[in-house]
Amino acid sequence: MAGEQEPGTRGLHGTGAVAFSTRGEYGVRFMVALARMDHGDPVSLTDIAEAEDLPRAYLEQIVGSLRDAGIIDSARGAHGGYRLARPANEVRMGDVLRALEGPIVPMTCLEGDGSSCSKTGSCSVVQLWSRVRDSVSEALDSFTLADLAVPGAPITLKGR
Amino acid sequence: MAGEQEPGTRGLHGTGAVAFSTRGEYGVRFMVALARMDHGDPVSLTDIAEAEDLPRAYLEQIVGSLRDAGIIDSARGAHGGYRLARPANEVRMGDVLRALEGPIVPMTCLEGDGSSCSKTGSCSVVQLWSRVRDSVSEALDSFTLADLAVPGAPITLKGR
DNA sequence: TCAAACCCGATCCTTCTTGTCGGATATTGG
DNA sequence: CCAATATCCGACAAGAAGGATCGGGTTTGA
Repeated sequence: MAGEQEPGTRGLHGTGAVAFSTRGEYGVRFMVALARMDHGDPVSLTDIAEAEDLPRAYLEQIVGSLRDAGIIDSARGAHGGYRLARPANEVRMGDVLRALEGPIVPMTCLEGDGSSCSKTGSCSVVQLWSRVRDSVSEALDSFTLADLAVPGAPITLKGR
Repeated sequence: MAGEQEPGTRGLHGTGAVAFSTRGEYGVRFMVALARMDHGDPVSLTDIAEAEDLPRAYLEQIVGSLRDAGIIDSARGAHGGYRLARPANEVRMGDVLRALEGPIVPMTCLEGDGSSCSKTGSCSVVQLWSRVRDSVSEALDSFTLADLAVPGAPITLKGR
């Protein structure tokens, strides 16, 4: 049984402007574990939480957003659990992280259609922020879940 | 006079795992304004805060880290203020953002020499995080302050 | 000496993160 | 039908981080 952890004692899991939270970390670890354990039958959250030593109840919340995003399927009731909705090599890590952490928006002026900033067009700084945003998306999308799920396998990179 | 703002009313300036805080935004706006106003004499913080409509006292804190990083020089006393330590085209935005927001470390396992994670080498997920880190650094460093300080000028991109 | 600046630490409020808890709902097997 | 096993879901709470304000200290030019 994983020992209980106190709330709010861990802080962010990175420093600076590019920091994934535990949602991102735990969610990715969940996905990798699921990809390894998924052999047809649903895998229960409890099994994965124990295997990865993650707080079960909290993980439940996190996994909800993966389900809502259509990345995994869930089966309720006895012998229920989770399954990959698609083969691991068709799951881009960008989709996983966006589901877990929300859209990648380094600065509010890039939100939605960009109308929140009145100076769009005359502001050269947005070029910087949008370049960062695109770079991160590309980096994340260059990995699939299959790249991470098979340990020791050479990382296959797409594009770039 | 810039109207005073109440503490904690603005929140983060982005969403998701890649979100610059106001330190990043205000600091960059400070640098761009300084680059435009710097004609030899030091420019006072008050002038820049008013021009950009930023909270003066808070900006003072932020600017301290730019000074400590050697990106700007300060002159105390009457007629004091700030100056660029180097020409604008030699100031990489990556240096500015790292000074403002701290080192770019998307996940704790990448901190320092990477010894904080015992599984280095066997863990395929670090590949993902370090790729993201490098992408962001490259994106930021492909801009110089001069690219942002001259409005309307075509953005000149290095590399990539 | 006086005023204009930078410098610096302490403090404070708000929001986000990281959980826990309790129960509702769905499903299967006996 | 019933009990066991899961997912689902909303409320709640402690702590950390973010976003400032404030008051005073120090430096310098006129």
